Amino acid sequence: MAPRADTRQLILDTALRLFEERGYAATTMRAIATEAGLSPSNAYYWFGSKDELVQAFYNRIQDDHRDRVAAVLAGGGALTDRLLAVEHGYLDVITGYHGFGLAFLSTALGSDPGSPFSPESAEPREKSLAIYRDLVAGARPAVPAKVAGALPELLWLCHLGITLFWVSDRSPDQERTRRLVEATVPLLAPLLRVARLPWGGAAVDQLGRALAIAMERQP
Amino acid sequence: MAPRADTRQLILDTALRLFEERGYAATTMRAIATEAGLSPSNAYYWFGSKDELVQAFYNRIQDDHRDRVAAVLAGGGALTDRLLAVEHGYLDVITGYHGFGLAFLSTALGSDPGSPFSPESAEPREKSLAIYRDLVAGARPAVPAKVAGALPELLWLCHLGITLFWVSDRSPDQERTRRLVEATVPLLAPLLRVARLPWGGAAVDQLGRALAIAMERQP
DNA sequence: TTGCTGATTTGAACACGTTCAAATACCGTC
DNA sequence: GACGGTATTTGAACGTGTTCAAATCAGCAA
Repeated sequence: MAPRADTRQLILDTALRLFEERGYAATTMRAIATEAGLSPSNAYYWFGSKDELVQAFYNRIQDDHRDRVAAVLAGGGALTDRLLAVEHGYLDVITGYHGFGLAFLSTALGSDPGSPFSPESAEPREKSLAIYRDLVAGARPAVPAKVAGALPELLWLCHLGITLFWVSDRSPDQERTRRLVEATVPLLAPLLRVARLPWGGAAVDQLGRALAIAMERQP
Repeated sequence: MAPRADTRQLILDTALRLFEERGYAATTMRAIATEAGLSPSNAYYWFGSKDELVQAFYNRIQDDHRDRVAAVLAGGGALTDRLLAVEHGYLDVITGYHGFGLAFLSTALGSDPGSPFSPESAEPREKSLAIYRDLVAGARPAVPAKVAGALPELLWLCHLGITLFWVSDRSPDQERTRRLVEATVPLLAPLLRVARLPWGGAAVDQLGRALAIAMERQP
């Protein structure tokens, strides 16, 4: 009677719809199951926990983000322009999901099993990181090799910070986060300028060391 | 029979002890109440929610932090030395509470009612910010006025980042976070050096603008 | 058709955070 | 000492995420 193993996809779609409509906390597992015409325990057969649903959703957002900014990434152009477009594209994608930002963040960033640096979120994290690698690699004029190594990680961490800020941003349509992006991106220029200074190499090296520690794999 | 309004303190102490012993999620409100010799609903008379207990605890940590680094703040000395001491002091204080780091973070940083930028956490945030204001203000040689305005906020945001990292740090005794601190603090020197450059003023201004947006009060 | 095996689905239950109306304890006033 | 009002405490309940043993279903061998 019911379509066989499409059940998983059905649950996921229903969950995402209800999350958008009602927010995370207000969306009960029972509601998701009922709305999908199933029993609650069936949802637990396909997803180990409510959190796992969010995780699946977080994963999906990374894909949407890449799709949204694919043209920009392919286009070449100035680094700051690309960064600005990528961040605004991200904010475009996540608009509307602000309601369950906190759960979203916990998944993005670290409930016990879901740290951004831990194995469970390795997949979405790699997807997100890849965007920033492409962003740096495809910039014209090219980013100096010295900086190009560490820059994607730095930008990704800033991106994490922006996400963090967005979650707790209560301004209408999160326009404050938009302004923060606008004000933060230009800081990239002085950073690159420093790198070209005589003593800039040492500073960049130090930054690289810090980033290496931050991005180490968890045991 | 029991001294009446010491109840609140009793609940808080019991909660903190159990949080340390068992972690946040594993510590049930019923367990806290039972251990304190009370009924669960009594705990809800004194604290509106489990989260509020964490909030109270977070608040307490700020006091401990200040106590721990008071001597350093009073002592004068180089900015980077002071920053290093303050961060290590912080890590000393929070060691042992790593078990319920996530709940801790949600409170520090933004469940719906508890953003670090929202009214509810205004008190602990001000306490924490004050440490960084004193840190900058008391540094000898003095920090240039141009930078001294925005620097406390910048350092505080970095401090937030460190806390974030610490929460998801699974290395033994969070030694990775220690290393991250050691590697991050030296970045302060190049930053101050830039400020003294001919074009440094503009960069500092831009940084100030970004920080102003980040630290705006929520409506 | 009849069994058999494994993949799905379910209903009943558990422990949790939380709420609430009712009970109790306290304290100042008659 | 008895009374009345407020501060505190409680037991019973609700709805939640989640678990689990049992029921059902699908496909295939005899």
